[in-house]
Amino acid sequence: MSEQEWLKEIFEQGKKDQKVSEKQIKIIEAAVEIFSEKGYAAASTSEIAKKAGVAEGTIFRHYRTKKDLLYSIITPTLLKIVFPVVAKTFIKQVLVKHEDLSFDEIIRKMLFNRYNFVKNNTPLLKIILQEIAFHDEMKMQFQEAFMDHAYNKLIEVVEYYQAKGEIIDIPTKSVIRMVVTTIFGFLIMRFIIVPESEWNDEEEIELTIQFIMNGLSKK
Amino acid sequence: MSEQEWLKEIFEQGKKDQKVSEKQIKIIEAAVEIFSEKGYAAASTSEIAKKAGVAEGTIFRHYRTKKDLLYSIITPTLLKIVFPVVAKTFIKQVLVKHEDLSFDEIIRKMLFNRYNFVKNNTPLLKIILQEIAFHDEMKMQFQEAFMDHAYNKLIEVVEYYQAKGEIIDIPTKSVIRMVVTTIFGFLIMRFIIVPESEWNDEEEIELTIQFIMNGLSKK
Amino acid sequence: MSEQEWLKEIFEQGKKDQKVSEKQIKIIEAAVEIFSEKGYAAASTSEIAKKAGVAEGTIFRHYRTKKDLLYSIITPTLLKIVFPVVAKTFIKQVLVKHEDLSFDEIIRKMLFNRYNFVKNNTPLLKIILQEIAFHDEMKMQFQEAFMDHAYNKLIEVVEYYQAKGEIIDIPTKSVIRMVVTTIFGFLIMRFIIVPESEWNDEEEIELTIQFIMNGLSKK
Amino acid sequence: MSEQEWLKEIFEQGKKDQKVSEKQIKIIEAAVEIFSEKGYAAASTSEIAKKAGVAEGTIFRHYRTKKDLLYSIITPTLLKIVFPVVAKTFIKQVLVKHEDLSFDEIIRKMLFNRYNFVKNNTPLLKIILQEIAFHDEMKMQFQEAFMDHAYNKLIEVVEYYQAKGEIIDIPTKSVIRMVVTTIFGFLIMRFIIVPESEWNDEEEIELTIQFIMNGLSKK
DNA sequence: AATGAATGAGTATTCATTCAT
DNA sequence: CATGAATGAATACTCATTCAT
Repeated sequence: MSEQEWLKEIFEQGKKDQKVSEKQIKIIEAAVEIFSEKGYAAASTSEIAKKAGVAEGTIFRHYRTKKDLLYSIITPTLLKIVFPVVAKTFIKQVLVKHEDLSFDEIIRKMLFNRYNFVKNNTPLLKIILQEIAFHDEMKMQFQEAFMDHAYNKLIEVVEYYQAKGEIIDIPTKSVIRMVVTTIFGFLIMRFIIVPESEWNDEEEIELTIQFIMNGLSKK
Repeated sequence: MSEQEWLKEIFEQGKKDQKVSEKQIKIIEAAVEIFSEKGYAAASTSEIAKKAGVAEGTIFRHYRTKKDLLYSIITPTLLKIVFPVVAKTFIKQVLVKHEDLSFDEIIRKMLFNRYNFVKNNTPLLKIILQEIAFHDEMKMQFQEAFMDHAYNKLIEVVEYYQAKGEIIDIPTKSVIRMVVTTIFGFLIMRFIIVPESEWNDEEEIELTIQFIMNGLSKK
Repeated sequence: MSEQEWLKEIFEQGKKDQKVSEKQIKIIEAAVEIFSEKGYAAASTSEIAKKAGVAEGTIFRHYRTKKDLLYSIITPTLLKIVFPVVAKTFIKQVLVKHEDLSFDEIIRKMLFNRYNFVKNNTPLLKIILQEIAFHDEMKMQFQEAFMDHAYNKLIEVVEYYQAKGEIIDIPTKSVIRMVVTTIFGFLIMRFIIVPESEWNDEEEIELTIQFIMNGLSKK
Repeated sequence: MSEQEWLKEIFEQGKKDQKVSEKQIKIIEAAVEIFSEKGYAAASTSEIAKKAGVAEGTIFRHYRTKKDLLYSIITPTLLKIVFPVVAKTFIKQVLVKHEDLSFDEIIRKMLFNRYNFVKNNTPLLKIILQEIAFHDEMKMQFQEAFMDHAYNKLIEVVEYYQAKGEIIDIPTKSVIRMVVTTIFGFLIMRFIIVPESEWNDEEEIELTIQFIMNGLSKK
């Protein structure tokens, strides 16, 4: 799937009748690139227009304001960061169907899933990481998404494994904090802070899983 | 030590003859506050001047450009983030004097030290975290500082404990990555991402140390 | 006669073969409303299009420019302001047929006639009053219309009554100025400046006639 | 008194400590000229700046918005239109001191006073006449000023002369309407609508007074 | 040293108009 | 005929920076 098709898919979500035109894609591609390079505030609509190969007015035909453009880029992504569609699958596997996934299999699945997501969406992620600090509405959208779609389910999962005795009996939310910061700490280092360094991804992933498992398993 | 004196100390470093005037302190205080609230690009010098209680022109008498003002705030902090002055102390204790500090005592010291640092410098840290992504010069300054003052020493320390058999035999830099992301992951969550939530700091610190130790210790 | 039909009649004048379509009427209705509310310069064609329920481009299919749209609205009205069709009738009655209309009957007829005209065309009048100051072409059209169709005839009429001794012997054009400003002064107050106040129209009209008659009659 | 000094005097009113700078005067002069020529909406700040010989930014240093500039021009004039300072004088003469001014002397004074005012402030008046229709706040300011400073006093005066039997016994406010429209009708014709025509001002003023007096006096 | 008026390039946004469908 | 996406020039306004006082 080409990058164009990929972006198209993401941004057409939820407005399936409203076609996203060729030019709109170009605008979004340009905006993503420039926003992630210089930040929202320092990006100028004229530069975006030039890079997208459209007239400046064209941007405002599709997005009422510069902020609208930002949100149209970010909103559909916010949900996706928070937790994978796949999540549903293994939530079911674990909690409903009681299939015997061990905790490290869960961690491995999550890590791989997020690894791929971050790898494919690095610029979008950079934008969110940068801008979430300055746009309260965005922060709230994110928190809501996290609470509704991830946090509660993570708690169930962790408690399940704590009950089974696979992981240590410390406050559930501390467990979650540690898992989440370790995973995203790795991914942010890997793709955002020092992407230019050489990474042996397979090894680092395995080490990260091991680190989490040792950190949390009983004895 | 009042906050004014604290800032004075930080920003006088390295230019001990150049007095930092009352007004300059006011400007820096205002700049730190506004930069951390809205980001460098979205902050206006006129707003900073107003908050500092000086005329617009006065800022430019002390700092040639807006960017100079940013760097004058950030540069002296960059070093301090990277690693504690204290480091020298325990590097000596560990590597030179061969005092018998265990690895978890090291981790505990580091964590407490960084905890206090981040707690006392949250706004400065926020600025750096935000702006480092957009200013290459700043990124390089940081990397240099990290390499020169922290990384090599951390390697020595980690290798020392790996040799002693206290921690597992995985690539040294992976150990460092995991320690660093876990510690800063905690601190960033604690002070920047969800500072408004209630934190039982003592407990979380202990859990974090435990997590790192379990994650890295042999067996 | 519905308002639609009324507008249709006005704007079809002079181009009897060119049908005025349903959409064109809608456009004109919308334009009249918006021009009179916010003025020509502050009205946007896109707002007019939206209110008319047509596409933005449709306006420009019928009117080459925004200014064309303005003139197409105003030109047919300019003549009608200046003097009533009815005028021909009483010019004939007075000057040609020498029927014995007294001067106050003339004034009364004019006043009633203009009263009805202004009442039925307030928004159009507002537009003209506003825009005539800024569009020289329009001003000239108006002056020409006034000179050709009203002024000369008014002079004849006034001189006729001066000769008959019904009105005082001051410069004819001063008489005209006073009659005209008194009548339009009343109508503009009544319909444009303070239309929201309660008006006893019959009484005010009679008083106005009386005022003019006393002001101009001999002794 | 040069025009510069005249404008200075008007616009410094009420903020006597705040000096009005040379540049500010230039800006106001340019704004008055351009607003009156093309109307507020069609006037561009860049054109005003160019005509004033200042940078565009300079306008906004003195007036936060274009609308502020408009109001700073208009507000001090609104009061002055409504009624002359002199008014106080003859109100006293007539109502308090019972000096024996006849009604036509009152009318003559008013007319001369307003004649001079309009003559000296034609462009400002044009602006107000044009813009009052589109800016509700301005309309309200004007109505308030009129009600507070003119209307009630005019009623007293007119009732005084009606009681004395000098003018006819029709509703007081109709008298006022007729006087006001006749006077301003004349002045607007004279200075705004056809200023280019040759006017014998003395004669027209006398005729206008005569017209009003005949129109209103008993028999 | 400090001020703050002045600058002018730059910003997001609007709008009349064009044109391919 | 009608549409509405696209244009690009123009708009009000902001801002870092300069400089005379």
